Amino acid sequence: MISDFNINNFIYNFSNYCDKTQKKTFLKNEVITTYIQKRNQLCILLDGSADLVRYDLNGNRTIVEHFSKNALFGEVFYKITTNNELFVEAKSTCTVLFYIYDNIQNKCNRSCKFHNTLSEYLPELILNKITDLNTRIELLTQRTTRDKLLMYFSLISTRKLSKSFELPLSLTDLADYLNVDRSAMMRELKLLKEDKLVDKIGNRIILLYE
Amino acid sequence: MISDFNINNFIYNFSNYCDKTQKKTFLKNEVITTYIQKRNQLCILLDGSADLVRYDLNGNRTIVEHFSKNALFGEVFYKITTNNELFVEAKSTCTVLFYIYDNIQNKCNRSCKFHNTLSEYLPELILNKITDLNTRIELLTQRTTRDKLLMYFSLISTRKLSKSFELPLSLTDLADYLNVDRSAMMRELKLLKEDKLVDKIGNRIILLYE
DNA sequence: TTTTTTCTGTTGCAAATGTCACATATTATG
DNA sequence: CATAATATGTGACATTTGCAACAGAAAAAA
Repeated sequence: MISDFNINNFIYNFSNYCDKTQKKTFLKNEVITTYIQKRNQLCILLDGSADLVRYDLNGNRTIVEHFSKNALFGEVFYKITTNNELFVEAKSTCTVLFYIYDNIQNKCNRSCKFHNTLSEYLPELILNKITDLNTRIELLTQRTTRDKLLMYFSLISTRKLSKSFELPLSLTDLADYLNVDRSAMMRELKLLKEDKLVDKIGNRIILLYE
Repeated sequence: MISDFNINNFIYNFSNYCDKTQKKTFLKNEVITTYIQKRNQLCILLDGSADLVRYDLNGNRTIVEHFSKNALFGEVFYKITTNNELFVEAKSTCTVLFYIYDNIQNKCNRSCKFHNTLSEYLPELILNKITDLNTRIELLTQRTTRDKLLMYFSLISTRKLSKSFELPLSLTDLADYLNVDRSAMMRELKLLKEDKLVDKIGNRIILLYE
């Protein structure tokens, strides 16, 4: 298993040594990239958090993915064209490494240490990404708003090793993430409280079952 | 880009040469694997088609993923534990390569040609998998049953390069895949026909717009 | 600080979706 | 072939969810 420290350390030290990569910083709400062009771009979020967001024709906003430290994103993962326009928006100050993905085997001209190390770490990062995507699909395939909320809470609870935790998203964003209407989600949240399954104090959720 | 011919050729020729892999054949409806144990198993579907299926406590069936030739699956992609039991079920006769994933860098004892070639092809297969997962998320985040159907049809249409195509899934399976009730989906399909957006003759869908 | 903007919480109502029940068609299977 | 099992198609009804509108709280900006 690769520790966060190692991978970040490596990228911060070596990213400037390779002429095929670019490191850039973004402020909150800035657009980091879009998935319109096809540049085979692969991005690594070195620091901060960001969302992959879609706005449909009716103005509905969906958080397609939520990225935190060490997440991979970029249109290299979106070969199939849909009609939707996708934006990656910084949720806080972000540092992003941009990289043109051709093939892990394709090193840059002067086969640098950066690429060797990236090749070494990338599989682990990719595996994490796939795990995240699968988790997201599990969440979206829950049939009801209640099930989505309970599963989301359960995931955070497991991650934080506690039945009590702060929500990492605003309730507005959570609704966009679970792909439900915000007010409908609020209503369900109230019912969960009434049923004594969940308590909510400000931004903190407490799971009351088991 | 790697052709299907190459990768299959390679695997059929070399898979028996490595003591860390196993090739096995399954008949329709047989369970290929479950995601309960954690053996770090990575599977490649060499031939046939299969579904990753979940049954929830209410008996609802969801097709979490649909796999066809060269798809990757296995619990190595499901590190995060949910309460759901997941099964991979053969939809037709399947040939599957089982492989214990430790690290692409970890070769087998007698660093065989199989592992070298697998390391070479795996990134492309993984990228395809991520693209599939992202497409699935796009589909699931459509707000209405109508939008899900239209997007699904549009994807198949693009893949087949035609506005007219046979559905690759039964309608029952399609409903499970789109995560909607079957009869509700049938109703929406009828409305789509009434609105002259789609025609349906038996198993064949014809898109009537644009 | 004050003002503005965004977020939270709530409701009635409309629309979409799920549930159930059933008839018919199609596909497996002995 | 006959029979069973599964899939398709439809409708009435219940439930869930989305929509719109608003008030108050909290956070951000001036």
